[in-house]
Amino acid sequence: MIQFFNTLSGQKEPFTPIEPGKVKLYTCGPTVYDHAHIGNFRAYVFEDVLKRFLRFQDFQVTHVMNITDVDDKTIRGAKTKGVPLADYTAEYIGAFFDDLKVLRIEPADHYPRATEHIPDMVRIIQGLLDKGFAYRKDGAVYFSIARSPGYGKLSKIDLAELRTTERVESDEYEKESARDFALWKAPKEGEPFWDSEIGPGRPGWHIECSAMSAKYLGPTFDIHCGGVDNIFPHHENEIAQSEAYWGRPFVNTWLHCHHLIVDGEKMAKSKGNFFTLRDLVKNRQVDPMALRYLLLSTHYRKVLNFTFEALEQAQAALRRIRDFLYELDSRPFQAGEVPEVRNILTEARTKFVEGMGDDLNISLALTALFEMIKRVNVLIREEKLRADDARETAAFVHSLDLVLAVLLPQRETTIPDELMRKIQARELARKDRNFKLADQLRRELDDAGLVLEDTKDGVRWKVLR
RNA sequence: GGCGCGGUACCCAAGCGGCUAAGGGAGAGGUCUGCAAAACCUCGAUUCGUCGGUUCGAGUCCGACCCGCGCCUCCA
Repeated sequence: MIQFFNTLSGQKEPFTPIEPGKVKLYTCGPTVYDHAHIGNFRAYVFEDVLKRFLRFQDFQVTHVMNITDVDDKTIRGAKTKGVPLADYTAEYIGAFFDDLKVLRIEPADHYPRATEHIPDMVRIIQGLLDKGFAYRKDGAVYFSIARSPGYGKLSKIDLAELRTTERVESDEYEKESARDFALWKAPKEGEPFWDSEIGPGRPGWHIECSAMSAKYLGPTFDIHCGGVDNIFPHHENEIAQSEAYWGRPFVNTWLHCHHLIVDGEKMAKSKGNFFTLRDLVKNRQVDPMALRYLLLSTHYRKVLNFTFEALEQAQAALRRIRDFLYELDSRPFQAGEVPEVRNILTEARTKFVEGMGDDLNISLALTALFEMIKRVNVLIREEKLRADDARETAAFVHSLDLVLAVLLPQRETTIPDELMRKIQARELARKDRNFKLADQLRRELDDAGLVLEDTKDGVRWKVLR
């Protein structure tokens, strides 16, 4: 059984997709005005693990992630740079896809862009006007919260209790109610706009997701993800619009990922603790897989405190898994198998699936993996593990990696002749008990990224980079 | 002010009424080794923010309090 904590109900509930065996998933994507930061990627990695786990459980997942390529920030950015909006956003869209690959985040099935779905949004806005859920004001169209009885059900916000900020108050004169939000914004001088039957202008942010999710997933779908900060107002507004327009439930399960903070503080450019993936990988030589491990190793509903110490610990945990695979791969095991291994793997798999199935309890899932590693390592130590066991165990680890995606793809094992000769030279030196030369050669190989290990079955090596 | 999250060993982090409080990292000692690496073994919280309460029994439920953080405005 799989259960998720549904923000809408405020509790864990068994997950049952609308259509058996199929999951329709929508996740809020980037606004492409800048490079995505590690906080963004925390959410995307969480969503990736969710998707991979659903697939692991044999669900067929249709995943849609929107790309917001028109909003205040992208418009401002393009203007500042003096380039057309599309040129400006193209750079960041490209960077975004590059980053996804670096973190081994599987591509969505659809990446609809706001600018390419204006007619879909206009249709809904027109419908909301027709049905009386929206009204026009000074060339813009607003959604009337007063006519949406369920408003607040996701965020548990009581509108009467809301603190009115200066910004909201200042807008009040042009709306019927301070909390009404724009579906369609009137054109402004020097800003891009689209002509449509509801007049010239550009879409509000919220309508984008309502229109594009419905287009690719239908008016009601299974799971909608995003960061906690999106609960209000973004997702609340999506629900209001979509349910008003379609007259049926919008989303069954809402999953929200908590924030990432850095050294105990909110990440902010002004604090100097703001990191993009590119910073870390290029300027700090961070292993993207260690970052991915760190991002996924804290439960998605808990605040993740990013520190470089935590990153090192993630790297160490990862090294333990990789070293284990290396052991399985590089030892000369006797042919055959022992029955014990099959049990160990079955137990680990069960525990892994149970953990992940319980609202993605990643800690339990990782424990299952590490306990298995420990038990098999003992068998190796006792020289009980056989060749078939080793093969099966390695295959098992790789199967879990279908969900975790933290192991490198199979690495090139051939090494340059020059290094090969050094390894042999060192072996000769060791035979002659010339340890000084042997250690010197080891250091040289280490500098070249090769770690040598002397075993009773001879020398072996790991490629570190 | 409203809504919400969290405080478990040096660090990260499970456990949410009952076996000796998972797992990872770091640390100490040991086995193996020319040395090292990896692996293995041993050690490490009488204790789960504080104070009360419920219970035969509580990190685990209830109440109060203290501390940290997030959202309420574009934001993953």
